Amino acid sequence: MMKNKKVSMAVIRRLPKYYRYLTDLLDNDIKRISSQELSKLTDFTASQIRQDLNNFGGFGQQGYGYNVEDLHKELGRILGLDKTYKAVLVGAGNLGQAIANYRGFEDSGFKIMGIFDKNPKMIGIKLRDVEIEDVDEMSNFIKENDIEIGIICTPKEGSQEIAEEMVKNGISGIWNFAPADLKLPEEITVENVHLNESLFTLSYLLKEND
Amino acid sequence: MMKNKKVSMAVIRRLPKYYRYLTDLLDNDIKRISSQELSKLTDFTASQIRQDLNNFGGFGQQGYGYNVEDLHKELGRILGLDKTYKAVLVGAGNLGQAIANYRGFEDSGFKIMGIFDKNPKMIGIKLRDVEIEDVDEMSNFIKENDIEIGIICTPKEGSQEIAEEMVKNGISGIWNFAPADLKLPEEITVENVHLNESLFTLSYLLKEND
DNA sequence: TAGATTGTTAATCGATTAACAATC
DNA sequence: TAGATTGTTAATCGATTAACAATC
Repeated sequence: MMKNKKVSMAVIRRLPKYYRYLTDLLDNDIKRISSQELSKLTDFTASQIRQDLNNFGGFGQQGYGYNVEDLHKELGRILGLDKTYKAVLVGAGNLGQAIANYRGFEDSGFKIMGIFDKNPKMIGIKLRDVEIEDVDEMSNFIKENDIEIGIICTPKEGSQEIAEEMVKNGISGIWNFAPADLKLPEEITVENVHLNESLFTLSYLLKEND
Repeated sequence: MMKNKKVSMAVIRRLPKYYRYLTDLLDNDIKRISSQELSKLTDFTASQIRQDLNNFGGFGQQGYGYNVEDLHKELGRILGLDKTYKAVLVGAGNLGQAIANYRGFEDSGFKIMGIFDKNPKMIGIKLRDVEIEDVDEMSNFIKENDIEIGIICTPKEGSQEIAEEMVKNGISGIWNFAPADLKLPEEITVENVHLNESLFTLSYLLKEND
């Protein structure tokens, strides 16, 4: 399913923020919002907001603005939040456990079906009803359960091999918390969360603002 | 200390990646590297790499390239990794514990001096030698220990108030994991890690690559 | 109808890439 | 010296902002 014109990454990364504020508005029973009001909330310009949304369709109405409920639903669809994804998580250390235990992700449609670790001491421990298994079991599990997303919470050592193993067994998207750049076929979607890089950026900016 | 020309955010966000690869090269005893070789590693163009680095100085040498050790050191200085920062962390839930337990941050010069939570059950528990205290103790702790960085790992509810409390007591930078945009004076540096937004982006891209 | 606000085109701004003289 | 590669200027590309006709 190829879209007419490719939407730029800059636009895509703003969508979740729109969605977040629209969820807030919906929770507060606000029925409509103009690009100008949304601009105040998000700190994006009204012009940019209208441009962004028009990549996907004309969701507004002249003289009125946007219907909050409709736009929220549309953005949810655009972001793929109306679907459910099955995931496995590898690396049940501090961060892996935190991710596995976080209820919010399941609410958004991401269900962690399996958790794997190579440390024998971790095997058998349950995190939210899912028992940690040996990482050697991962490949079979992915195949048998048609898993689409892999979450990598291992150290950088071994992360590339884990990712390749995931891809070999049919995974199409990876949420990577390991501080490494995975080299994978380009049809595989990789979203990195590099906490170290985020912290270093904070460090740079601190120095600059002195 | 105002730099001549303001370095763009796009450049700043690439610096940690340069630093990461230079650390690898250093570990592998590689003495020099050209912008072209660095381009292969980082997937940035050689031209962009040279432009980026020249925001901060002429670290290279014509006909030779860059000395790995020198450039690594310079980038560390630019990123402020030669300093030590004192931090407090608020919200010792799953994610907060993971951050507090992660050794890597201390190695980079970020020391978590205090951990706070509002849940009475958590108080007194130790995470890597730091005892969790009641969040009411936070303000005094920040003042008395000259804390510079606040790490917010609370739910979005209350995150704004915590941040304001931190700022009131002298904190100048915030690493924010709460899914909210903190409204703070502009001299305060805020670096967000919005895991939900990252996951939503992955979700969008998955759909697109089908 | 008059007022408001969108959708969209055009103008501007900024970031990336290309090119090459300088120089090690 | 000849070859390599930087630092930097100029050209290109893409993203943001401004403006306004369309229209609810």
